Amino acid sequence: MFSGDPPAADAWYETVVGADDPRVDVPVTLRVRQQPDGLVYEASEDAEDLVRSLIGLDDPLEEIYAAMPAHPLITTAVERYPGLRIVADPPVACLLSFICSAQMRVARTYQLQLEIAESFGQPWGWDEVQLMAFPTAERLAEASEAELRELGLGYRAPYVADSARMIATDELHPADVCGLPYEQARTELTRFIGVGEKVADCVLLFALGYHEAVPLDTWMRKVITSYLPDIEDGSYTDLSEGIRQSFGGDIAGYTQTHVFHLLRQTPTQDLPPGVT
DNA sequence: AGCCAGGCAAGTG
DNA sequence: CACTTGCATGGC
Repeated sequence: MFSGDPPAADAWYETVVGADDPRVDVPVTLRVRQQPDGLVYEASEDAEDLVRSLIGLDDPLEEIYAAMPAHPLITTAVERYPGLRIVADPPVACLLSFICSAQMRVARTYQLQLEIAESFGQPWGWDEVQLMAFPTAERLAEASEAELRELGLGYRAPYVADSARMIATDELHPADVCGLPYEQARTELTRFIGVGEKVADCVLLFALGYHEAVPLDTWMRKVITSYLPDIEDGSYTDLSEGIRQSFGGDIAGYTQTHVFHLLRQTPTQDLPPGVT
């Protein structure tokens, strides 16, 4: 669901997929975990194709690595996280989750998603596994702003409510932008309330398969300042174009996610030397 | 106590 | 278009 911190080694990652998407007939409850001899999953349906797609298992990693520029920061990040892949989250849950993420820590955002599911979601699962699915846009659109604020959403509560309403009323669906050229798709997504260009990039990258999208968050802005000073400070569009070029064009989002996790998990003094 | 967190909307010049 | 301000909440 939301790209949270990595789970403990050996722990199951559990989720329900499709419960928030009217185009999916039967929601699939599944859990996945990494074992020494490979990846293991259990699911409520025959779900191998779905699992492979959800976690990018068929993405051509060698080609992707080859397309990454040989910058020390990038090389270090790739060596640190061999096999890291970009997920393909369900679009609605991804959009609403990243609306919640504004000015909020990753761990807290993740907890908030669990609470939203607990409060408004529907239970799915089988004997050993009982989960609450992330709610549909229809269900969230019925929730009052006050109910959402009770979860600690703060000023984001009306954003979630309004965007859920837009989806529920067919005004706009995040998956609708698929097929548009990247920048056009990004602009289109900002029609949702609470979605600016950064959140739009997250949805494009983590749900809609736009692997060139580079979410320009506070971490990536630091990267530009410290490591890519040739990219002139300017509008989001200008910075985006610059960092996409520096991160490998069509697969720049793959580079971004490796670097993002390296920065978040490494003390500054242990990082490759930058300009500052 | 203050600062910051995977920003955004609305208002102004 | 570029720039500023207010905004909820919680953890360190």
